[in-house]
Formats: sequence, C-alpha cells, structure tokens
Amino acid sequence: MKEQDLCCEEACVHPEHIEAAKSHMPDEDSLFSLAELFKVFSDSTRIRIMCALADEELCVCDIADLLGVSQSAISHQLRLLRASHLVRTRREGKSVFYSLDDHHVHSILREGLDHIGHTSKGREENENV
Amino acid sequence: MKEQDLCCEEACVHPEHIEAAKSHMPDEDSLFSLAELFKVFSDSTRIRIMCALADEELCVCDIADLLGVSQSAISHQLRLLRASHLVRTRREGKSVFYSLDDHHVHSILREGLDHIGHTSKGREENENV
DNA sequence: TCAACATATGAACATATACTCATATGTTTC
DNA sequence: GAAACATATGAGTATATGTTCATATGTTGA
Repeated sequence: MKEQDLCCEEACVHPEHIEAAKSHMPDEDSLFSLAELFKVFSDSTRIRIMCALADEELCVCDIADLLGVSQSAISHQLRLLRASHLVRTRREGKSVFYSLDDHHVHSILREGLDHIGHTSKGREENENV
Repeated sequence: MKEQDLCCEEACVHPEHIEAAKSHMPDEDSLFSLAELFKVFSDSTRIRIMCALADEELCVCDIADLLGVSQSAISHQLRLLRASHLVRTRREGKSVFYSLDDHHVHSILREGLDHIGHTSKGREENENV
C-alpha cells in the first residue's frame, strides 16, 4: 500500500503536537509566496546585485561592469528582482537606474549574514552534506 | 567582439559609483554562503517544515504526516536543513526529533512574511512577470 | 538474533533555472 | 527618419534540484 506513505501508522505520531503546529502555520498562499521570495535571494548574482544597490542606485551597465556579468544576464535577473518588488527603476535618458525598493532587503540580508557568521565560527564539523 | 560584453563602453558607466558599491560588498565567500542559505529557504516544503517546528520539536513522521509529504522526501529536506544549521536533532528511541537550531530562522521568516504582506497590499499591478 | 519499526540515503527522473545568443524595444542625437 | 546606444526579452542549453523508489542503517522488544 502507499497512501501517504503510512510511516509510523500508529504509535509514533503525536497528534496533539501536530494539531498545535498546524494551528500556527501560515496559510498555503503565504508559504508559497515566502518560498518564491527567498528563491529570489537564492542566487549569488542576485544577491550581489542587491548588495551593490545597498547604498545607491546604479544603471544596468554599472551593475554588469561591477559584477563582471553580461548585460543580458543582469537584465534577466533585474526582471525577477523587480517582479518581487525588491528593486525599482528610474529612467534617465537611455539609462535605467535601479535601486532597492524595500527596507526588508536590508533586514533579510543582514539576518542571513548574521546566521552564516554564527555558523562559520566553530561548527565546521558537519560540512559533509 | 565579446570581452565582458562591452556594454556602454564609455559614457554610461559611473566609475565612482561602481567603486563606492565595490567597497561595501561582502566578500565572495559570504555572498556565496548567503545564496546557499537562502536556497534552503526557497522551497515551500522546507519552509513548511521550519514553520511546523516554530514552537516545538516534532519527529520525522509527525512532520511527514502534518505536511502530507512522504517520509523520504521529508528526510531528504531535513538533511539540507541540518547541514545549514537551521534544525538540530535529538534521538529518542526509534524516533528522531527535530527542532529549530537558530533564532535567525524566526527572524528571516518574519522579515519575509512582512515583505510579502506589504507587496500584496496594493500593488497587484505588476504581477505580469 | 530476529522481526518490526523509524529514519537515512543513493539512483533515477522530471522540472526549474541561470546563462548565452540573437534580436527587439526604447531613447537620444544628428 | 536614421544611426548609435542602453536595456529588455525570447529561445535554446546545460546544470541544479525535489521527488519517488528501493534499500540501508539504527533502535527496540521478543
């Protein structure tokens, strides 16, 4: 049989814990949106773009030059960032300037850096993924 | 020609802005680790696992049951979470209990939820990715 | 030691995604 | 309007990744 895998069909599950956990779970839509948001943060090119924009706006070719990535690749990534409301644009003549669109970008990056700072300190033991 | 794409080879680039941005960029290793960390947050199954563990530890089959995902899939995902130091384990007999390993999990999820809360409010106009 | 159970893991497969290339769109200057 | 330039985008491709399936590992009780 194979309905829901039926692992630990009796004793092991803790129904009261499951109910408690269920009660404070965000709704499905939020969970999906959350994953989508962090997906945007999950590529180092996009992270580098956001870091580059941390202090001031830059045009597309500035970013491409700064990161050593092709204009096309940058443009594709900027599109994703914009779709997630993480950057905004301002046109000035032929150039388009991008800047961060949300204070959460800073907070999220900071929390992330904080985490990797902590984990890299004294816990190199289980790097064997 | 094709060396570095040579977009805006002269006038457009703003060298002083590029230098400024360069100066406050995290080092390459951190940027890579950051992306790796957020990659873990970029899947809704893993997000759901972390939310489920927000208040209390759960054993593997609890999580599988709660999320309606196979034991194997959960186990694979837990491995990633553990490798990123986001969850920790405690064995009790045949069961293995997982719990959050880091206060950053809460902060990161909260910032993320905050962001999607803001963007979903009145800006449905550019959902056309 | 063996059966039963909970969890972990390797291989395989289907899908997602980041880049390149070619080209389109939009802007300025002549 | 045409040329030059900055940016955007569609198609194609190589790689990454999440799940399933089969099976291994580890624990308990007989």
